[in-house]
Amino acid sequence: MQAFWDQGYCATSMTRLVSATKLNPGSIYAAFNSKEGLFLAALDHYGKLSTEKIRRALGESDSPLAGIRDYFKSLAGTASDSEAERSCFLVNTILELARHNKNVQLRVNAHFEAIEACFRTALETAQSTGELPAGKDPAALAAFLMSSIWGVRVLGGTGPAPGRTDAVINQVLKLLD
Amino acid sequence: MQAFWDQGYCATSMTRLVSATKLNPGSIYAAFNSKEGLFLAALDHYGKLSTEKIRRALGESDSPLAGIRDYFKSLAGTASDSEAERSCFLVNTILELARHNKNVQLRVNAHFEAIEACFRTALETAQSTGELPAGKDPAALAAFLMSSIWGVRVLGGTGPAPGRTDAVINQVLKLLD
DNA sequence: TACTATTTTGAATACACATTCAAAAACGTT
DNA sequence: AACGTTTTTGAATGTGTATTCAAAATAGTA
Repeated sequence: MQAFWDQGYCATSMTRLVSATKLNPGSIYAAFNSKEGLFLAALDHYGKLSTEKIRRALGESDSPLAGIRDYFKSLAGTASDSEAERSCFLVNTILELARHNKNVQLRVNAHFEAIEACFRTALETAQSTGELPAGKDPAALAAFLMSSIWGVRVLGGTGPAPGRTDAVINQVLKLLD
Repeated sequence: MQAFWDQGYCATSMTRLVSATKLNPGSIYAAFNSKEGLFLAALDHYGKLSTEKIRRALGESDSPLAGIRDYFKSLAGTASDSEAERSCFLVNTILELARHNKNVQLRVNAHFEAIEACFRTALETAQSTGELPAGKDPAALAAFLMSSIWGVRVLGGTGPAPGRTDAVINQVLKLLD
């Protein structure tokens, strides 16, 4: 997962995967059938970790909206360390492979949908308690938040100046008021 | 440019570039030195086309803010054609190569900066004429708009349901009121 | 312990890749 | 037309690629 996440599907050679997994070629093929099989397994693993991380972050805060705000602020905080510089494995994959591999697109979309559902649920709860104004559309806002995460991930790839990511995220969060 | 845009740097073989350019390998190497040289030339070509397109779109509308709105609405309109499904060559490149090739990152950033400057100028003009409220921060909004474009490009890669891209863009544009 | 089933090993395979280069063609100048 | 320069040609080169497989090691069972 780390190797594919770092370099992408195409740029990660079997030789690299052999040393990353400490498995011999034959064992990899016995377990995953092909390089693509290993990639899909890595992708699903990442998707599950990622969804779980967001679900946990949203649940740990004082209120649904505070959870969302905290999660986005944490995105800015890590925007310059190595993990964020690697962007998001799912986003990288959508842009590298989805157009030419519908199987990959479906899998990535499934993980995105799971994450979006977390946000949508949080927004709906926030609206029912009056924390989110009644006029707002939770589904549209959730879609917007996903798009904003993707945008911030790309921003991370540009090696942004300090404060730049925070400035963008502040704008995003204004729409929750 | 089309070949690299469509497949990315790594997945585009020299064989493919030979047939795409109708040049022989030797001629390509005589003109561009390497596969990377041709890629950088294609990237710069795309960046210039892209910046010019946005500059023109912003200039053609009735007011600066209307220009921005029109541009974003055109993003949604083309979100399902083949051109938008290919996302943006600059965004694809940032995620595929920028982390491992600072030269590429610098070039892509230069094009992004040129585009962002167009938006920033339009927003400043809008503020001076009172079209944009005085309390808004043109620089922060321009950075947010860039991030939003990137998010919408990734959204395009997911093969979104009809109306989904419009819903996201409507949220984005609310921040200009 | 003895025997079968599973897993691991790592060298071998066939192919695709980026790149080179000597020879041929085209061009520009007089 | 003749000649030096530049460009084009496309087969050849060596390296790296994903994948396979027979043989060896290990695990599971009785």
